Amino acid sequence: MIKISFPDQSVREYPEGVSGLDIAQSLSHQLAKEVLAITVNNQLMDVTRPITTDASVKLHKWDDVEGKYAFWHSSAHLMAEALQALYPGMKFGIGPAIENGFYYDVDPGDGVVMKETDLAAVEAKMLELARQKNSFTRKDISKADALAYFQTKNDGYKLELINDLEDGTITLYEQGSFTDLCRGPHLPGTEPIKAVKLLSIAGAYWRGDEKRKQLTRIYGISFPKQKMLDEYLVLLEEAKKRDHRKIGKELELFTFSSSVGQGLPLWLPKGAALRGRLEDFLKKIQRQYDYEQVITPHIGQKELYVTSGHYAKYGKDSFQPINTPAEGEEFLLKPMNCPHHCEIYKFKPRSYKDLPIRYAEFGTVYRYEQSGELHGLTRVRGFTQDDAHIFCRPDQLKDEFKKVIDIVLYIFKTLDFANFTTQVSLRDPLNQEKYIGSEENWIKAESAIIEACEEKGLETIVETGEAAFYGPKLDFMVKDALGRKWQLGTIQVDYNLPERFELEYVGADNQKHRPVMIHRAPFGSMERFVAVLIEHTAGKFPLWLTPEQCVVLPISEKFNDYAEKVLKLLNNSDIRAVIDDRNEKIGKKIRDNELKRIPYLLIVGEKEMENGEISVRKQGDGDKGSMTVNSFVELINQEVATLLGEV
RNA sequence: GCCGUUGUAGCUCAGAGGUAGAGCACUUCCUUGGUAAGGAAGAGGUCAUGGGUUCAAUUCCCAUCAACGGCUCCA
Repeated sequence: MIKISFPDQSVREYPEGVSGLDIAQSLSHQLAKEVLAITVNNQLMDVTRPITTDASVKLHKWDDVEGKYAFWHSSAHLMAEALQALYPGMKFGIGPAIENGFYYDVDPGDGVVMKETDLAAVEAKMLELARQKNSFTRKDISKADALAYFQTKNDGYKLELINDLEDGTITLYEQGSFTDLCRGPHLPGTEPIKAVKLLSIAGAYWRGDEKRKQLTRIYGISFPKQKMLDEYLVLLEEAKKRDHRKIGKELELFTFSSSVGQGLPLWLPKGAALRGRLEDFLKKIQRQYDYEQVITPHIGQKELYVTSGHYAKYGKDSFQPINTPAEGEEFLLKPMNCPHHCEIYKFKPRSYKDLPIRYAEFGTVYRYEQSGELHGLTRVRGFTQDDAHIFCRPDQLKDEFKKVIDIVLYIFKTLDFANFTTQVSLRDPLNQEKYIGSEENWIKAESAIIEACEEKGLETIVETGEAAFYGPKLDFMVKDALGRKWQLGTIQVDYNLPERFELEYVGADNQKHRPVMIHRAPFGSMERFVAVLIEHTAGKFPLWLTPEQCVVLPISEKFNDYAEKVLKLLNNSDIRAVIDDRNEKIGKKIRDNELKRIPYLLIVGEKEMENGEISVRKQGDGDKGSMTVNSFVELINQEVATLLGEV
């Protein structure tokens, strides 16, 4: 007998070789039907695998990510089986479970192109195969046997994967007529897969390498119940309604024009006003932290970027240099603000007493992003960074870094961004030629970031190979409505540019020293930040940011004059108010202005005019009763102060 | 940049080898109303652009441009 302990600390005895399924069965019949995977001593396994020693276990049902993972991973294999049946000769790359569903990268063979319209047939085949209730069978074989097997199938992709594995036992999983190289775990069988939706088809480079063949990636999702799939699809539709591109159009915040150019956003008046308010908000914080605003031009001599290293790294894939009538003169549309700020630093000799110097600028930069990368406001070719560069002494570095973390966290908190991750982006030690600067400087820079994060108690994810070419960074990542991850705030430590620009200060020892630079942008870019803000709020912006805080709605044309008077009073009190004096009934005006997401609707009719009041209706919250304009102004000011944490 | 999809009125979308339609928005008129859609009339489109096939193309084919879903990239 072996001892099996459970998450609730209870311990039970089972015969040696008992499986997760047996254990589930011993606990309850229902559990046995629902269990999808098992963790045995921290290792995720098939529920059918025998357990041979004392172990602590956790059984996973659909509610656990581990359960879903096994379910979707098995679904990927099921899809492969269906594809194999429908497309003889198809080769298979990799097919993992992902956060929402699964995919498989396949090679349908030369000249065979899979289209979106082919997916329905694959779905049908999957369900047909699932109903055969085949089991997933695990097989341990030697590497040589595995190679021999996939040799017979002539699947070069699997052969490559196996060749990269260490020598020893290799596991295959088989269900129905499909056998795959796989670590597992899988469901006991295909039967629980009751609902399948193949969502999209896309090209994906083999092993993520754009120099290698592009395979066909099919994304799908599956569920144990049709109803769950239906609900998921509704949820997807709902998420699409939050898309900033859609809301940006509806609320007249921004647009694009192919006449102006791809990826070059045009901010409409309301969007520009909202963005301006965000900028003012940050400027105010920066004043408190002793930043100084600077302004630099949109272009700079090419040499400036040769010096910084940007030209060597990005020059040939960028907007090309601007030539002038003068022979040999070349300017670059600036892709970065830092070189300009370095030149400001060099304007005069600096003393150690002057540091840190913090130069901030809402600097508009231009980068020729690949056309396929452009995406609404989140990835554009012309955008404004809420940039600043801190020039400090090495002994000030960590403190300065921590202060920037404070700024970013304050901004995220004020704007109610709760779901962000903090990522420490380090260089890839195996790929050193991507970076400039000395080993010593990189070690100093990376440890400064890691220590600052530790001292701030930030829970960070470390990603190697994600550093900028001149230094490591701390990135604040946020997801959009459809779960795509975007980098917003970023803080970077840089020993390299000060060297390249020969920045100096005179120390207490009367010797020349080199400052350290921190590059930082709490929003990242105004464009991307506003995009994510739109998706997070679904366009219902906080009162202090929203383009129009209230709208005055006269009940009929008889009250238009009074409404105008109210409007003037509000505007005089710095409340952003508009009037809707269209010849429409009040119900219509309420509906239209609710859809425009205006926070307060102010209804005025005979009653209000007599009492010198307004009836206040809060967006999404109905009638709040009537009050004087002065009390309403007070209410708004109070609410804004609360949102900004000023009370 | 690569793979796939899409492109019809300001917006959301129908449609078909014989040169266009709806709803909303817009304009005018009627209505003057009390908390999420009052009524009527009108105006609005080289059917993304350029070629080709055809008696005839917005519809079929090719190319280009742009948008969308991914991959790669992201200073």
